Amino acid sequence: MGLVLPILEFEEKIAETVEANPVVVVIGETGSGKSTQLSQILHRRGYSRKGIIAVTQPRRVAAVSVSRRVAQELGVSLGDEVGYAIRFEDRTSHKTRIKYLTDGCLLRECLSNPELNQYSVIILDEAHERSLNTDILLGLMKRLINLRASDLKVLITSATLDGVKVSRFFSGCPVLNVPGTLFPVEKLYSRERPTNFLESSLKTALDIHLKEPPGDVLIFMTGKDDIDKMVSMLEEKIQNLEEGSCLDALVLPLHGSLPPEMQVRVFSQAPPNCRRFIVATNIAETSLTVDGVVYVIDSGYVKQRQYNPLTGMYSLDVVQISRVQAEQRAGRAGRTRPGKCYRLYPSSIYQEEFLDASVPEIQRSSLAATILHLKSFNIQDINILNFDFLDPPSRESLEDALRQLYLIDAIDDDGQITNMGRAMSELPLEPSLARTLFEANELGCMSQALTVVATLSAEITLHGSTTKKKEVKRKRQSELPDGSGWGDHIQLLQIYESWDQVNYDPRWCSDNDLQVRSMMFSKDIRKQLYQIIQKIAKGPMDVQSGLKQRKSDPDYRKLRRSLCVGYGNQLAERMLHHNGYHTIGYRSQLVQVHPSSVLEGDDAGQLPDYVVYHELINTSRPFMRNVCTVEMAWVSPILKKLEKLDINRLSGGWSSITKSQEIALGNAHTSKGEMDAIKPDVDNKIQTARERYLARKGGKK
DNA sequence: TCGTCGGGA
Repeated sequence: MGLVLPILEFEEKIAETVEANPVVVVIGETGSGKSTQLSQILHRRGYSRKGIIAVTQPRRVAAVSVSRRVAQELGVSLGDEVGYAIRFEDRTSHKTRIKYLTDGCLLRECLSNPELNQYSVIILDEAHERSLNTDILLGLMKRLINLRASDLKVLITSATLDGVKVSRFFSGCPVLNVPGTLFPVEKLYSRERPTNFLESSLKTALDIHLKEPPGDVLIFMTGKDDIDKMVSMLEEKIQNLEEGSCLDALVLPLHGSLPPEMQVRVFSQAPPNCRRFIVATNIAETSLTVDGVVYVIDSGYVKQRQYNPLTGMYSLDVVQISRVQAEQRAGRAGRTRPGKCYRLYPSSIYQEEFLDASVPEIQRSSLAATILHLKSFNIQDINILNFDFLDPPSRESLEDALRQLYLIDAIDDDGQITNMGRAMSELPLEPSLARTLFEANELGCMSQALTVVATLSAEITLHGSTTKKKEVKRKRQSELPDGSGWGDHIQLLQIYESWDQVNYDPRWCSDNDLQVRSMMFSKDIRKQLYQIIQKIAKGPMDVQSGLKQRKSDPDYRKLRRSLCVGYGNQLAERMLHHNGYHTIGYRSQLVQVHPSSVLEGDDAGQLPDYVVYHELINTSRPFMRNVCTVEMAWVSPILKKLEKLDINRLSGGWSSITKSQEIALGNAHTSKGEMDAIKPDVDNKIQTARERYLARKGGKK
């Protein structure tokens, strides 16, 4: 390759800095070559002689493609000196000196070897994306560099706006800047907030088409619905344009739930004399790179999932993007030549309202799995409430996680990890699903439980209503099983069993409106879980009996009982005179069964007294999604445990908390004011952005 | 009567 990557001009400087410091932050702009070159530079300097050089990536495809590229540049076969490891696939060997892996994979490796002794260098790439896994790794690295001060080097790559913060986290470690190869992108702001950004986007797109020279247009939307609307509006407007007055046009949607063959359409070149409009979610921000884009239209919004630890509920909100995100979007216009980014908001809003970086995932997620993972390291110097996060989660969130783990026996009254908890942490599953599996092992319904857990984990979605009530329009829907009235978990089991009966025929999936991709994924997960559990289960397991429904258990009693134990932290009780429920737990919530559920009432239409739910989601109202009927007798022991729960004991005393943790918890006297001032402000910002969006959407109708 | 952005083990 004739092109000299910018980063190679800095090779000497990088090598010197790494030699003199345990941690180095590298700010590498797009096209700097950081992902492929940093590892090779350190390899050349001999760091791979003492151990393996690990490079983490937030996404599987990136780990595979970047390692392939590096192997090619070094002239070796992939899997020899250069390899990769992702879930379901390990292409490394005893020869491997440079290893690319997903951050989730490296985190798994920490379970068996918390000090990661096989590695001499760990490079956390794309740390500015602040994925949950990257954030945990950042905390672990801070601890590791003290433990392995003499033989470990850590490099962290980040974005311009976040580099100083990461450096401060690592006691002011050096920050190196490596320029990228992006072309300049002119940013054009709107004079005022759009009253309707769908129409503003449409108008801007047409303006570009009529007035600007050739080049594809990338339009960022918040979701599938908006994308579909935008695509049809744009197609209609373009059809009405006078023939020959401008270029031809091709409008392509792009989002995650699109089947793969539709997604790859954006990678083929535009036909001659034709401009492409790609209408995309934030999948086009980082995950997929579309070549040929010269114009970007940025509404300034993104859809984000957040978890509220006080209610245990998720919501999917439209929120304002951060400045880091806005820059990332704009950068998509400058990959092949100078471009333009049309921001549908005034620059004052960008300057004054946008956050520097998005609220990190660790502050938007349920932390039960994370806390269990950290507790399983069983290292004396890790007190979980002491754990040093770059952005610490709230006290409420940590307490919520502890309560959940306690109710499903993963930790004891004093917050210590139990043998059960240790076993659970071995499984790549949410804690409740892991707990379900171990209970199923005891009760003898492991095969069924594996299926339920795998299908839930793969997030199989049944689109279209599968309720058999009323006249069903498409008759093939009636062929899908309905859970026999017990609920959605049982339905998932039955669906998978039906698929098994036709030898996993992909056509069966598409005939029944099931995504082939996610069904295959659940099959892979099931197999992997089986292998792991076979290693750790002590007694004999009930998995040999295959997938056939067990005639001895026609009411799925064992399976439902296992689910009740596993979901001990996700129980609900029906109210006396109607079909509403209240959740059982720390703070009870009024909720309803999601209308898409197949759960059935009795002859009088009365729903079951007790159910477990997979998830609480607050959309138009608070709903339980994926519910399963359970019995009061199974619920009672959990209620007793709930009475006994003492959060002060679970959190093991707060006396030794660190300064930064105190600030996060908001109970440090000196910092309380500061905390109160900062955190609610962030929350308000999200709320106002969401409200504005909703008001605007509603106003349009 | 409901509709789901994007990643990952």
